[in-house]
Amino acid sequence: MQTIDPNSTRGETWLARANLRPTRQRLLLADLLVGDGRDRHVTAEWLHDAARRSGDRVSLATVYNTLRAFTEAGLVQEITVDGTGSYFDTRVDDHPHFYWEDDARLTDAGTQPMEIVNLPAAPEGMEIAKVDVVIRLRAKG
Amino acid sequence: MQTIDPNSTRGETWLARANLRPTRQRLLLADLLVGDGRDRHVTAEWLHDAARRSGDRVSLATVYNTLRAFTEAGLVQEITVDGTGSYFDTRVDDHPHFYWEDDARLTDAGTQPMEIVNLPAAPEGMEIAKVDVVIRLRAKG
DNA sequence: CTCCGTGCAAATAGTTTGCAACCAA
DNA sequence: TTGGTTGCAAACTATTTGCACGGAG
Repeated sequence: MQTIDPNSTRGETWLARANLRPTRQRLLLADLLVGDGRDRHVTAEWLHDAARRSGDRVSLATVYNTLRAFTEAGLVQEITVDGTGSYFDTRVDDHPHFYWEDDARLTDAGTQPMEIVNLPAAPEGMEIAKVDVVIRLRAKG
Repeated sequence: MQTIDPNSTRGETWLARANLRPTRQRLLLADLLVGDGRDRHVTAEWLHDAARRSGDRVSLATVYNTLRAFTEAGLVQEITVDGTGSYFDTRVDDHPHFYWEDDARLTDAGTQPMEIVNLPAAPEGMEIAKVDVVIRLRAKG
């Protein structure tokens, strides 16, 4: 019987699920992303800073490469909301987002499943890969 | 009574509506955008090439500056679909788009008005500025 | 005549890549 | 050992900006 270390297990399992080699850097980033089981929407920049804050050091290029690897493995999904920068979402199903224009933050929108009536049908020979819904918010007033 | 030149009037009117000074470059780009009255989804690159093809010459920087000016004047709306490059849509109301992943093309989706049931409500103190809906298409099979 | 608009080149922001050193299997 | 991974710097792409010239009002 082995003791479970709550600090690293979650990220480790997560990486294993995608057959990604558990290197020091990947474990660190994985734990920052899913260590507490909460969904996250991060930018490469944010994740790089978070790694630093945690004391460890990872190069920015590696953060990008790693996020790309996670995306290709289906562990996260990439969301682009305005030309400058992508967000990576640890929740990978198709769901709507809030984009807070004032502070350039992305969060999940609501909790209830959303439904689109009269969703345009895919043209002949095409199929719908995904429907991106981004609700842009601004301060009222 | 004045004769109406169908080759330039539409773009001219369009610029006038936004109080934008009708320079040679702006008239050219405006006509390429709305000259035939059809809605268009263009990239800066495409518009720059189109200008060239038409014989006239406009610098790429001016194309960018001009598209920015048109956007700020509300003549077009900017749509970002994946990190690389923006599209500018001559139709400015809030409507859904098809994004053809295989050839990186953006078009209007369907003709019927779309409706979203259970659209998440804006959080306290916030209001919904816009709802971006992009339906990603890929070849079936 | 006075500014706004334009062109060019250089700057910028975000992201990717080449290559040598490194490390998990 | 060996091929996948990392770090750094340089390359890249899309876009913006500084500045001198030019044209619209």
